[in-house]
Amino acid sequence: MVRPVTAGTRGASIRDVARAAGVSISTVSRVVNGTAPVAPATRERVEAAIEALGYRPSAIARQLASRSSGTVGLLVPHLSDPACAMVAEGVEAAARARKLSVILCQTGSCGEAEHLVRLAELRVAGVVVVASEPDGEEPRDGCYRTLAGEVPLVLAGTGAGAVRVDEREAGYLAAGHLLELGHEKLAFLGGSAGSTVVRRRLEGIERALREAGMEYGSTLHLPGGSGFEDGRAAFGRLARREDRPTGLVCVSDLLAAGVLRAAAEMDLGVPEDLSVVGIDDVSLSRCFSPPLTTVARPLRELGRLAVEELVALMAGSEPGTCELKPELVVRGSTGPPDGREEG
Amino acid sequence: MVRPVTAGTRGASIRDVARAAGVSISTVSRVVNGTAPVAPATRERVEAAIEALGYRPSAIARQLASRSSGTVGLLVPHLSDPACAMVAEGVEAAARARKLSVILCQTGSCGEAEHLVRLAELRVAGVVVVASEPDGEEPRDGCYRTLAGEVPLVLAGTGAGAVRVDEREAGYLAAGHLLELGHEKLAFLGGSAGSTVVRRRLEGIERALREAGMEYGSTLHLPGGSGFEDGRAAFGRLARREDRPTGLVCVSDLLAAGVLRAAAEMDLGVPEDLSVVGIDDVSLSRCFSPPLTTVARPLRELGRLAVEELVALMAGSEPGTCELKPELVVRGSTGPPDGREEG
DNA sequence: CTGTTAGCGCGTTCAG
DNA sequence: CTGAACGCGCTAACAG
Repeated sequence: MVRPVTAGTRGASIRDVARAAGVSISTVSRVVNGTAPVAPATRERVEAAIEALGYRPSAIARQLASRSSGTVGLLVPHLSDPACAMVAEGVEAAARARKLSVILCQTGSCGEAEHLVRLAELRVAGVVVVASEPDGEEPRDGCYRTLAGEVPLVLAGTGAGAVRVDEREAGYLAAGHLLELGHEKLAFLGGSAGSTVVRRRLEGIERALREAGMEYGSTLHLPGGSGFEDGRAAFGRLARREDRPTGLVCVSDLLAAGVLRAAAEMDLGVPEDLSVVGIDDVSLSRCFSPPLTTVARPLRELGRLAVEELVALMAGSEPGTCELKPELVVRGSTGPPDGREEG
Repeated sequence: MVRPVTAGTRGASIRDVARAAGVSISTVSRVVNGTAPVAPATRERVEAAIEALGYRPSAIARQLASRSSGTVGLLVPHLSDPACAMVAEGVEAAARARKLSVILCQTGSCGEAEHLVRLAELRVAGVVVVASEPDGEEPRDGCYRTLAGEVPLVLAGTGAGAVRVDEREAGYLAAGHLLELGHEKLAFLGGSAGSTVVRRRLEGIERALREAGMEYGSTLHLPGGSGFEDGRAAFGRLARREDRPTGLVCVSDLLAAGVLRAAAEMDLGVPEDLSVVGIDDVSLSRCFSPPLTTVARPLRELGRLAVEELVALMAGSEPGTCELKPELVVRGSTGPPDGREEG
């Protein structure tokens, strides 16, 4: 068995290759990087030497000499949150396509400050910050303070981010769908009342209401978290009301799952007695019973675009903004309010 | 607005600090690293200079000079797979605790070879490879060939990995639970027939059968994938059989979700007509209807231990192995075969 | 087309 | 306790 070498016995360096090929190190550098033309014969000798010695250029030395690390930082709350994981997936894929390496940092269980310091020392070319969905608000002063003016940074996913989802549209789509089915009383469940994302979703809902000629300006909002238990709790509170809405828009799919469960526990049929629509379209929402109708947020794409924006920033562009359109995905958790179409 | 500097106007270097403090760079190095005693007075001057100049040591230069990058590579199939994401979460957390940075690489949609090359050039101190659950088999020759003898590498999650779950126990727990409830006909759904993980789970199931005094040696196994649709398909095939088993062990929670759906579509009640147990306990399995009984694999812990093993390897230890115990999590998808305890 | 010469920013001896 | 000097592995002008 080959013992892994920890250090010292490191592989061949550019100098070894140069010596073996009988050329100077610059020539080796040139054939490796294609920086300048090299005579076919010389190139072959060099390539042979590289092959023979198993030479692998040191990215570290490269970074030092060229003062540019081909790496970016990725700050994400928790990978265990499916929505975050999705964005991260998009970021990694896009970065790879751009030949950038990504350094993964989870900020959920620690101050992001320490990560930021490390990233700064690593001289990352840029940073993508994924906001904790759907709460994350405010331009993350912490980030800006530490890195602003040092490194391009793009905030993704939050209402204030450079790359975000059109949250008004998300609310509009969800409410529009419910209204079209005939629901007249709607409610929005979960999310912190003050957050930009929630505010925009409510605006979208009210626009739908207005367009449908319904009363508006006071959509019922039961604020709270965005998890499964928050959904159960929210529905518990809702169910007690005399004028229980029949069309529910949830701040996230996870919360919607909690609502589904609570409804089942109270023997309320979905969608016969109650229609529920989530927001996100995480991969498991089709696994719920009934499969969840939801407004899909293009999370992977969001990650991809965050990298594109970052690359633009690194190239010197002025900061821009882009807003992705969400899409309605109709599955089984929504139907007419009286269950008239029940099979 | 502060314009991000792309390069050139880089922050202060150790030399700038030395000059500002009126000392030599070695002294600065010493106060920064605590490498050797420094006179209190000098130290203060240096620290003041550091603060004043906003000096941030270059990890890159440090890595080059000390020939050791404090980074590890993390190879994971897809972050969108909740199980992988969970392992990744553990890896990042453990690495952070060890002051290691992790470079994220998704191998699902590309050859891992290119990632490995990049990681080798980056001179990572080690690599954690997360097997694609639950298929990933074989010691990943690709990895070994590229990195063996160059960098410590630990395989996590697969049957052959250095850090893995006791899959026999997983099968045993699932089957034991079903048997205890009174089921007599069991089946195992999904997973490739040849994989070590699946083989071990089947062994565990048969041990449970044996201990219960049942016939064994021929547990029905319907191989296939491990996704939601695979679950629907598998159950479709199963339902056609005259002697349909009433106790189903699924290769993954996702597949179990598919089984749940298929059963619902055929108007079979779970757990009255059919008991289903998954494996993994991804966070959303409690959101299914009924909530899924499952064998939890300590995935986050798996990631953590993979890093510990890696650190040991980096320190020169001989390769070791550790096997984590899974745990049964009883929820609502299992019950007596005749539904006698139905509420 | 090719070799020489400077650094990149820092750790690390080795003399004071 | 401190400073000078060398080198990590490579890129980037410059001269040929």
